[in-house]
Amino acid sequence: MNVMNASPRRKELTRLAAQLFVQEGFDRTTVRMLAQEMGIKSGSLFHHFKDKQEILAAVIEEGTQNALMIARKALDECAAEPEVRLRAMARAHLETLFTDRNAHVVALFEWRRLDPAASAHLSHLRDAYEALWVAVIDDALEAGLIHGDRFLVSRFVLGALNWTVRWYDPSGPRSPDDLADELVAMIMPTSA
Amino acid sequence: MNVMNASPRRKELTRLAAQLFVQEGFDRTTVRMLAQEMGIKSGSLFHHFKDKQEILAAVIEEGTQNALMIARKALDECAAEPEVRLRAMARAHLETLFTDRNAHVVALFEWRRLDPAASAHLSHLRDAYEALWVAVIDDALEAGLIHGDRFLVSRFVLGALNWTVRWYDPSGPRSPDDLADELVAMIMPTSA
DNA sequence: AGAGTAACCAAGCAAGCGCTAGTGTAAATG
DNA sequence: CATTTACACTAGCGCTTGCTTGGTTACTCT
Repeated sequence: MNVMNASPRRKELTRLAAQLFVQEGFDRTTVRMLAQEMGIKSGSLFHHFKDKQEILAAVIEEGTQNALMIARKALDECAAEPEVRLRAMARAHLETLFTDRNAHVVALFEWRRLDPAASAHLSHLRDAYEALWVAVIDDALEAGLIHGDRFLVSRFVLGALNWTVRWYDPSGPRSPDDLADELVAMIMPTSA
Repeated sequence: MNVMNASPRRKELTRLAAQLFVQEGFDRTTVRMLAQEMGIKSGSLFHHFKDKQEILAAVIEEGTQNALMIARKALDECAAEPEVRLRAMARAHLETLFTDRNAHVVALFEWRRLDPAASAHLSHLRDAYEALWVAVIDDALEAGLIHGDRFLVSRFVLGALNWTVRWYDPSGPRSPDDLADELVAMIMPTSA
């Protein structure tokens, strides 16, 4: 059963599961499909994960942990000016969104399939991440860089960024950093 | 079988289906659940719809048709200034998003469950709606109201608006019109 | 060499799935 | 009056689902 460990094998299986969940959706992905993709039989799957739910939780946890780490690192490494920090945060968001794309698409669109216990646990991680955003937005507001309600601005910005997974093609001419910079420019009158 | 008619009975059933699809997700909603919610037995369902897929298509078609009608009416009724039109479009978007909430949530998050034929047909409707947006954004850009790439701006704005279904509470203090105005203000430096 | 353990497999169960076939009935239509 | 149409029912087929069981292999550690 292997409760909640982080063996390298399990990590690899989680990565494959994320890919399938994105391709087919969580509900349409059967344990037999997962097993085949992993090169094992469906019964063997339950040696690594207690049940299908736990696979979903593992995928989302992995992605959210990574997002949190990358954002913290980005903020640590950049200057103190609110404008720089805002741009850094937007860049970090898109960076993690597209290097860890599968996990994040699952987190964004399959969250509701989590059972209440897993959802509660993972909500804390998610809240920690959003708190970083709100702090950066607050500083930008206070510095007069942007205007509006702190709550609304952060929701709008996060919405615009998250929605990119629906249309952005990383193989196109624009880099994720370009996208982040354009969004920040769009909401920042002074940089026009 | 009742191919593709629009009887009042079928319209009501479509409305109920939309609600269930939002609550449970399309895949988790069984034909037996749908039938029970409609007060009939599961076998009777297939008198109104050819199969489960057709119910999904009916829900999405209904919502998208409404959105298109409301947006066209809003643009017809308002002045010609780009700023007014931009605000009107944003307001119309949120109005339809929350009066017809169930259908739109399904359209946004269950689109991929459509079979290719239905998807192709409904894509045309959706493209017609997005064309309205791009035209309005183009005018606003040309008038110097906003700045940036036309493609990116419309994607960001639509993303921010669509994402509201994830956090906005219509019973709260803010009206959808407030939301629309705040978003437009956020991206329009001159109105600060 | 022997013990322990992680990883796997074949087989299958109980439940639930979308959907079909065939029938009954009341209202509209010729 | 006879027929059609719309809507609902019962019963169940054929299949897939998540998950369990009981056992085997391969590797590591003492």
